[in-house]
Amino acid sequence: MTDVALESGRGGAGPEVAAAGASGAERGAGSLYRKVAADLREAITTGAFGEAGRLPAEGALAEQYGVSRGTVRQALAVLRSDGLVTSRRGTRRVVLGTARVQSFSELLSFTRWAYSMGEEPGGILDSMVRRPADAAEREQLRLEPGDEVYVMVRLRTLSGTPVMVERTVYPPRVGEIVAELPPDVVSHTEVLREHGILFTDADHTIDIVAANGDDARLLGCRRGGPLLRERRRTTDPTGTPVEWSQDRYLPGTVAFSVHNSLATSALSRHAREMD
Amino acid sequence: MTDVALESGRGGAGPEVAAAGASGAERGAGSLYRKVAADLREAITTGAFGEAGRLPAEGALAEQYGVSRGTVRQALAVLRSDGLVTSRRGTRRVVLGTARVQSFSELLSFTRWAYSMGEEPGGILDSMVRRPADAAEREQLRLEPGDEVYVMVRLRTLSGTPVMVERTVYPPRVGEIVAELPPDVVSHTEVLREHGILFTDADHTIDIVAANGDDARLLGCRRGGPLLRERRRTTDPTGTPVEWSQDRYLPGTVAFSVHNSLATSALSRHAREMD
DNA sequence: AAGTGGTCTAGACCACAAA
DNA sequence: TTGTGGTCTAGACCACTTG
Repeated sequence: MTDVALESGRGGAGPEVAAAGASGAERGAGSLYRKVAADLREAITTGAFGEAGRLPAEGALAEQYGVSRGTVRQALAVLRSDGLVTSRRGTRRVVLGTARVQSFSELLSFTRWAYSMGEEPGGILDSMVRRPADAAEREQLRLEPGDEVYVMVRLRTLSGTPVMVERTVYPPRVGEIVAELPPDVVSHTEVLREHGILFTDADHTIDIVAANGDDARLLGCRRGGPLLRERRRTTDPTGTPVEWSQDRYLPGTVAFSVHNSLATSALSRHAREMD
Repeated sequence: MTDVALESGRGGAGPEVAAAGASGAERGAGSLYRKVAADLREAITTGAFGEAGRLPAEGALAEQYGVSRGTVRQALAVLRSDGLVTSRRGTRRVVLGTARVQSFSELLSFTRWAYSMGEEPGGILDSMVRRPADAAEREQLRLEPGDEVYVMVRLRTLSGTPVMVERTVYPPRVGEIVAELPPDVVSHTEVLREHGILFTDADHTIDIVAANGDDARLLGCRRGGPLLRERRRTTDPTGTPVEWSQDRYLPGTVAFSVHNSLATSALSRHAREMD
């Protein structure tokens, strides 16, 4: 944890963004409370407060960072929603865990998720077609009758091993971009972000489904065998749907993890381990 | 939506709790922002703002309820985390959906979940034993070597149909209470709450598992057949584990649903439908 | 009794969207 | 240009926990 106050400061959200971190992104992009949150997160995962230790009081943190208590509370709310710390009236906050998934982007991007585990992501395009949207697709993507969609099917691999079949339906605006991509582009999410298409909200549904012929062929499993299915509808900041996707994982390759509390919750996807 | 300002008000959190609602609980228990949130939630689900309509500005709501803008924002943050409304700089908030799971308690209680769907929950006790905790259980429940646990296995039914096998490990403090219960008590969660044992935080992990002999016998499925597994560790406000549970659902009976955004997310469990 | 987080207020400036 | 949500401040009182 930096021992001194953060640079800049001062009322309002100054434009002095300060992209401190060298490599990746984040690092409290923009707002003050994000910077404080990023700094505290690092301090916690570094073990600066101990495994099940206590955080300094809100007031102390406020003074330390040279910000108001409100800003500190905003930062702590982020950490709380990630399941990193508790919060209870009358007592200092307690460190719950020193390691946990945090980056929201990992949730929506297979590629990022793979990298975060130290695996090499791969994508083998099976098909990409443009056709009229059916009723369900119109419903999910809020399209009008007659509108078309782009449907893409890809086999996803982790370090060369087949893991998941991805079947994604894009509205025209997004699909046009994806269809132009070379087949060897692994992360569509990254490309779309560069085109100004943002992923900010998602609804996920997780259940079991039987493998169909395509699934069996691509994944090399038995037809009718069980797969873990995640269906996901992603929207941009406007609330406009940008993707309606169905991912089917081989059993044993993935588990979905959720932390929730009375106030907040955070979802993460991680490789199977625990038991 | 109530047209007038809420009663009481005034700085600080007055003790005038006002348990407005007649039957259930909630109804903005305690704090002002919860009351505002509860009121707005009702207005939204009633359709007062239209299906994909817009909410009044924060300032307008503040004046309408006679509270500060900060309090209104706190209330709106709750609705946002439930996926009811969007939030984007520069524009009024948009209503995302008029119906969605909201009650946190439904997540942790099979019984409540069943009722919310209009089904009759059932529980058939298979076994309840007390024995020394193994290493994994000690880890999950933060017990010391030599400590004992209570292990309960129950078949859960919806309107008489077998749906799920529940295998729950309790620490002594909690297990002693559960072990005393008559075998026909359906909702252990409710009973524990009356004993002052609160469920406030939970970590969930969802994956696929093969049915073992017990699962097959209780659920009437094929041994080795696929089951949707949810593992869950629940803690009280202190961060102390109160339950370590493993639920195994028959395929097709349940799906897990998550809404998340850059800021917050909410988990819900619901019967299979959609698609 | 002292310390800590929970809640609330009043006012301010900024970034972004839409007219 | 105007309105809206995002962020920040400074101060206040309260409820709960702990010594």
